[in-house]
Amino acid sequence: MTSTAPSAVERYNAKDAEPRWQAAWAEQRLFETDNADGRPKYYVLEMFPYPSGRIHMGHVRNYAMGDVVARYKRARGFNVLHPMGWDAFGLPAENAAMERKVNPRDWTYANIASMRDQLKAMGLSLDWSREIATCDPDYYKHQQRMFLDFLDKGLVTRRTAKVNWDPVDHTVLANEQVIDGRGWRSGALVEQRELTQWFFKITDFAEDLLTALDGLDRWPEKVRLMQKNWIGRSEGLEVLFALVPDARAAAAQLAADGILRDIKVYTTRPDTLFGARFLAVAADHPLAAAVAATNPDLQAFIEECRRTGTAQAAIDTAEKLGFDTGLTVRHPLDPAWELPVYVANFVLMEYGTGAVFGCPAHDQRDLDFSNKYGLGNVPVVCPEGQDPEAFLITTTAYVEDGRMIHSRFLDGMTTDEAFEAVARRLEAEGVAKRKVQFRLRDWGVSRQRYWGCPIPIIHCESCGPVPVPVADLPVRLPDEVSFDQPGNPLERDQAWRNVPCPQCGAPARRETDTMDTFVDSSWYYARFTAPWLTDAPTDRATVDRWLAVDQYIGGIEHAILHLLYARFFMRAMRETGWAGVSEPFAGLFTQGMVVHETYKDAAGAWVPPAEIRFSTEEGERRAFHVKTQAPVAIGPIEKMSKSKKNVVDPDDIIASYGADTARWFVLSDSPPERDVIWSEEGVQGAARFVQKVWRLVNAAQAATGDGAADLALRKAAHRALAAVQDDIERLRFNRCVAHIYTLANALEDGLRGPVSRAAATEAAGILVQLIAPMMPHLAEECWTALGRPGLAAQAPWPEAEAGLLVEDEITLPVQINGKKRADVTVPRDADAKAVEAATLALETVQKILEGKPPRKVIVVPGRIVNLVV
RNA sequence: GCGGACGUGGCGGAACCGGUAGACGCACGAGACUUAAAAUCUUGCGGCCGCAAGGCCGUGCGGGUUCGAGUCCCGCCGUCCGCACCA
Repeated sequence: MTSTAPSAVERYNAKDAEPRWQAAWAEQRLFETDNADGRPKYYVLEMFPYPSGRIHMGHVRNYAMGDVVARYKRARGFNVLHPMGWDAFGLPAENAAMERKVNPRDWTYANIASMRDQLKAMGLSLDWSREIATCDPDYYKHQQRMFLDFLDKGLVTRRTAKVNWDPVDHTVLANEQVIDGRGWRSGALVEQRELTQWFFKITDFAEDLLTALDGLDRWPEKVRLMQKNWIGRSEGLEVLFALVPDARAAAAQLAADGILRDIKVYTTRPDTLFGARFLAVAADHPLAAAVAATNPDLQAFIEECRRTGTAQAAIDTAEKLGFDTGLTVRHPLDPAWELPVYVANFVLMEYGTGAVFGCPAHDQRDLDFSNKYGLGNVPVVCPEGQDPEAFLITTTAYVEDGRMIHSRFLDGMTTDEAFEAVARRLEAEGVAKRKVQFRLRDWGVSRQRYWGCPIPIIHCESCGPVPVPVADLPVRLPDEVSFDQPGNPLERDQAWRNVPCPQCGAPARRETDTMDTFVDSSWYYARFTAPWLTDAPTDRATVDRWLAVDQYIGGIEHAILHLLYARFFMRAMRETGWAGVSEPFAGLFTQGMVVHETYKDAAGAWVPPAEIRFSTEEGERRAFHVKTQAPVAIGPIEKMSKSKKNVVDPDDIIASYGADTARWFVLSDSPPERDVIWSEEGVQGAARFVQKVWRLVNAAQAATGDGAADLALRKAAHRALAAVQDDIERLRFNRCVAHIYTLANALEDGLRGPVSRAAATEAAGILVQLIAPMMPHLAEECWTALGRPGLAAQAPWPEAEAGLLVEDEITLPVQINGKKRADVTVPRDADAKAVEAATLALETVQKILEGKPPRKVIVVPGRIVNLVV
């Protein structure tokens, strides 16, 4: 018998051990990756953080997952690249500058320094020699270079676009930063402004970005679907509706001026053309402007539309409103048929052609509009099996397919046939062409901000926008900067702004817009492959060897923006020769959040978890304030947030329990794609397990049994090994944890029985290697205690012995009429006949059968026996 | 409105292809050790009936397919997420 009494060994001291092993890894440069290493590569990457100043539990979970994969793949013999960097440009630095009178650069680098320390305390196996910060000129210099290359290839354009403009802060706001029509910081009513903006032509790749999604088979289906919907491909027809030049001044003038002879309409339902009742254009359509020039009422209507245009809530409740221009157009399939032209608030200038034909019977919006303005409707698609004469539309449009009715030469056709017939006829007449339309729009990258990557352009009176010569890059941000006044300080920095034109030498001025920070994060993964390069963003051979990232891990909130931009950027880099691949991330995993209970005191104030004490009374868990002892209400479990004070600081957890405990806890219990509930009890459970592993490893060394129980223990160890391996590959960390617990329990049981020292230490060794990717410090301490050479972090992954994974005998459940009544134990390779015989020989079975033979016997080898009586 | 995911003990969850529902952990109960507490260990833990052996019920609800359904099919209910006037 072996004692596992606590007195036999000191408690494991994480506070002492963790820094010691971190130093040992760093000293041996274990995680620094050699590009020349010839072994198969594996690139694992977690989405790099914004340097806010402190890491949070979400980071801990994200980086713990990536580290498990990195350490495991390293043990499996891969040349692993696992780098870390900082998404360091962005608004918070400017806000800090305004509020605290600090320099954004100093603030950012101080934050990076403290967060780096925090990440290092987690014991992550990162290659810190490749660390990058996007605000470093050595990084953004190359981004500017690529911007110019993209410009050269026609992948960048400059044009006017509508933006959200905050008149108080003097800046463009992203849609997310507009709350109820007001700027989130200033509270000022946001205006729609036409500004000249730089765009990346992501729409050039719309088709490819869509079709290539099918090849991303290691991406979550959900993310692929979200991107698919975002790109939003549809097939339809662009149809010209000729304006009728009647006696009315406006139309006559328009036709005479040649401004508009016809209105181009995009439709995915040309089959319903005979159901048309009107035509509608957007408030921003050139036709609307032309008519409004002589019509103050329409002008007023257009302005009304612009006001309600932005606010999200307004759209939900917005009534369909229109303004009759008095103009008419000819129906493309019948020149004698005229349709009225409206300006309507539900037509978007940004999609299609900014004009639609209204078919009220088969489109709900058109029907609402038609019903409001008394334009009537004619059903032209009849559901199969319905009487066409009796098929009427009143308040609900019929949008499904069916048989054509009231449609002249289309009558009797299916929806698809009618689509084709109309398309062919109108194409032949030259008034329509087939068009594939995307919802995706070009990516506006201009930001009127200081703390971002300067756009390397100089504006010259005579030469226009001139690229900064590559030799002059980077265009550095000025260090001395003042935020005393609202707006972009770059615009006020005359010394920085006024430069000679690179082409003609005349006085010119720099572009003062900086790039959207999503540009920075669109290629950092490529930069990690050779971050030391000074004269190029990438090295072709190197970047092509490392990419795509084999496993990318991050939050679902980036499902569209970041992940779509990066896919675009990779293609643009391919076009400009900076990489040879199209897809940046072969495998993607989106992890869940860390959530926590919320607490409120009697006054309704949020109480942080650190000030809570629990007790159980009459089986019910209750919370009290530590100091006042006053009862505190336990509220719903929510995402950790400062406003609800349900935040647990990783630093505190690492200080009191150690990094391994924190890592183990965030990986256990919940499946990684789901939210994990942080709880004090849960952390303590994890901390208990840390001590248990330490005790077991030490106890295993002292085992003295004769080996009678060795086989059972060895089987348990090798089975756990095989199972954990499989589950790490599939990123099912919660199941890994469960298998490891099972092995620990088996080892504990084994040590109470007759296990030999050899078997006990073998099992303990496997246990240590299984925990190593998750709790690397504890693993090193145990590795040393077991007397193994070198570091656990360098040890190759053990091989599971196939012979130990299968049993000689198996026990099958015996069902009678589908209900379990007995067990039967047979040799592993027993055939169906032998299993049947063994089953029928069972006493319980015979009793139930009462001598009669069963009506049917189902034997599923290795699974189950079912008798039907 | 459209699209998607999910619903299993007190809780987080497990159950590969339809084959013993509830692995593993947390919480809780009983016990051992201790002056005591902590730590540790043993043990119980879906519900109902029963001293027990055992039986019956049970994976949101209602049907169905099957020797057998948490898993497949049909119809509901609920929760969460994404998009949202996209012609």
